[in-house]
Amino acid sequence: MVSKTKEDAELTRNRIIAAARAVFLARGVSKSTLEHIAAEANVTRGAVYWHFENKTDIFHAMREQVFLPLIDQMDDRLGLTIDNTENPLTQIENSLCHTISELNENIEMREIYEIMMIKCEYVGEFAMVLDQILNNCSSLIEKIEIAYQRAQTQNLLASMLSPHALALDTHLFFGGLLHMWIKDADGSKFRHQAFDLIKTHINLRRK
Amino acid sequence: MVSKTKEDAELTRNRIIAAARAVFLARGVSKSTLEHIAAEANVTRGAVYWHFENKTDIFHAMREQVFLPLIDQMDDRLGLTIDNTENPLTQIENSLCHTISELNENIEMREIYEIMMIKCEYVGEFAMVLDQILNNCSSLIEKIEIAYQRAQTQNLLASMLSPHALALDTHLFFGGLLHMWIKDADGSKFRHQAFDLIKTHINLRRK
DNA sequence: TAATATACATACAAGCATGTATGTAAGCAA
DNA sequence: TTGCTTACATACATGCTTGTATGTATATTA
Repeated sequence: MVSKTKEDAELTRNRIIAAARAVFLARGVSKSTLEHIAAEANVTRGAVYWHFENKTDIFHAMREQVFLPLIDQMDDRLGLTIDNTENPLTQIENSLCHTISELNENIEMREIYEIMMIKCEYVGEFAMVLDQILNNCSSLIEKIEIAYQRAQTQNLLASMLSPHALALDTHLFFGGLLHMWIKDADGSKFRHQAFDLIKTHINLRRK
Repeated sequence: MVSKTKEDAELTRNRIIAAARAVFLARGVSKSTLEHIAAEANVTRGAVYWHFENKTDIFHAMREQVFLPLIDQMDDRLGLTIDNTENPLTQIENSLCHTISELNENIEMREIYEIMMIKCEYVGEFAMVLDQILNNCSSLIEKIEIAYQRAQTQNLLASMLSPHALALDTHLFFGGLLHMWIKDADGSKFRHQAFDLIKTHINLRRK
């Protein structure tokens, strides 16, 4: 049965990534074995080693599947790509809410977030992932700041605080929310009111 | 040289915990071996197994050393224990700032935070630690809420938002800040301005 | 259609990590 | 001082994991 065309191989590769996601989620990245992943994908370690160098390689592939598209989406929702007339504060609010919606609906994305937040040890090779995350944060903060800048220009802000300070506060709030959202697995503490929390956060800024 | 009195044994136990902290930090909890820990503590695995059941047991012991005292401190700083006349918003601000100071000065606490945030996979036996963390969050939110309640009573708040909503927002902000503080190892992005971020966050609430 | 590359499966060797079992010297209580 | 317990060290058996080497059937290309 070892007869695979290129498309079949691509499918196998994706199956391995999906399997890795399930295994990482269940056992944590460190305690996940290539044998576990192979079994979950109904292949042998031979197939895994054909497509990937090692576990780290699979991890990065899994991560890129979701995080690369995510960056661009954020631009659009913050109204940075097209001229727009909408309330910038509402745009920030919608952007944050949309990300939460994504987590609700996109199982793949939710699981990868969970893996990266509480099923992964950022040590050795994985340490550089933290740097990437920090960089993504910086660019996200800048984007939020631009939106707050527009809000300030339109005289929509309740306080005298700088757009930069507001953007940092919003970013930290949202980072905290994401962490709690993930950790609150049964949804009783944070998930059920995530949208309200975001609204409150933004309302605090509205004039 | 195997002659240890009870006090010596207690010292050995603490040395093992301290060694575990160093090893966890360097290699991550999962990839840390009892042999690594024993070597770091200048004992053998025999000593480790005498004092602890397994790695998980060491982890919990390490965690309790820092987190149990932490809870009580928070009460005091939020002014919940004694009658006081100070501005509640300032008390919240000071409480958060004090925690950051602790992270700056208390290496042990900082390292344990780092281990728990980015060097540990919350899976299997460790999953229940997440529940404990969530519970600690709930009680912390309640304490902050009481402080905001006092602020509202004293007509110090800039917005009409409920003390509960404000407390949640503050809690999420601070959770995000702690995460970023830890991840920002070189301090260039968040650590250097942590106090300012807290001040900004509270100023947003001051009338 | 012959040669080569692809896409795996299987087999093997080596190193760890764990838990436990056993050894042992010193402390401690009667 | 005798006997038991403490506080470890040492040794052993077992079970993973990993990486690589090898086998093999099919696809692809010249």
